[in-house]
Amino acid sequence: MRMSKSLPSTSRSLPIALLRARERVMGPIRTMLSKSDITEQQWRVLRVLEESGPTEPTLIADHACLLLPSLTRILQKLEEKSLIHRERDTVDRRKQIVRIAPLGQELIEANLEASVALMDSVRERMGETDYEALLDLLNKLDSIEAELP
Amino acid sequence: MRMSKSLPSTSRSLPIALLRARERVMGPIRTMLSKSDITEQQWRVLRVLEESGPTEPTLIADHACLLLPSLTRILQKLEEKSLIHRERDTVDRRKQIVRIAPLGQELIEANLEASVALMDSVRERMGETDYEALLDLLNKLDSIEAELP
DNA sequence: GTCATTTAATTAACATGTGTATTAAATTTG
DNA sequence: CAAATTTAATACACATGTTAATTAAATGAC
Repeated sequence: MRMSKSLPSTSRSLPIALLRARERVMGPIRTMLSKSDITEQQWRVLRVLEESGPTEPTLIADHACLLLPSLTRILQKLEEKSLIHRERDTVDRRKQIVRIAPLGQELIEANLEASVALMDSVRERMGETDYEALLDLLNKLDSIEAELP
Repeated sequence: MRMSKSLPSTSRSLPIALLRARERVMGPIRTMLSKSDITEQQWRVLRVLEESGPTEPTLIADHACLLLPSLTRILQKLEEKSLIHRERDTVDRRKQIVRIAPLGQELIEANLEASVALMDSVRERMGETDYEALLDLLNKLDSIEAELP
């Protein structure tokens, strides 16, 4: 007897559940950042630079979970806005060294507290235990091997 | 004494963890779908229509987790490709009725088995228990109240 | 050292994400 | 019923996602 392959209910579809969760978390943060005329992705790049110091684009892309073509455009925007500086790496001239600029630093300082508060509120509403469990499970999911040839 | 607000390690950042998880799950499915010359989002729309039958755009957007402006363009593409049909609702003429077309049906049948297999493989590698726990936590996260004014 | 290969970054092309404005049709108010 | 409001869908503008192609510089294999 052949089981019918029915579509799982939306709440049981992992891709959809991931999308909804992401929107729930990032929606309020996006709203806050838009008042500083900056996008969620630009914010992620600035925060990576703030934490890691001068960094090459490939590593930024890795930490901020962005593809290089997207990052290229984002760095151009951030440079136009004077939120970052860039120079060529003198050792390997294919690479760059990206640094956060004073304006970028200010922008982070202006938004960090509220951004942390928003994330804390998510953690509180979910409960510390569930929040940590969710992070563990997401990391476990990320660590499974790929399959396709 | 003031605690310094350090950036959580990437694996402990919920937004980044959600992005990585999504890519892990959808990457292989995107690769598979690209052979049928269809995107992940177009696939989601077709699957909603396949399951729910003729549906109005607002409901499709809700089920497929898409914003209406995106859905508008996606429906235009799908109609160009003859994967769906559209007509106006005769009762409420603001609405439409979207139906899956024979070509769309074929496309789903050609990809459903492999798509389900990919999701099953994720479930297997994570373990049934963790997989279900993850879905529960994502749904719990989605159900917390919004906060901003 | 020269040539093929690899790597870092960019460009290009097309699709989607996202906020705002617009249009047409339905609903509500007074 | 006429005006104001709400709703469904689209249009618009700009930013990012995604894949493939390109360019310049570094590495590797002879």
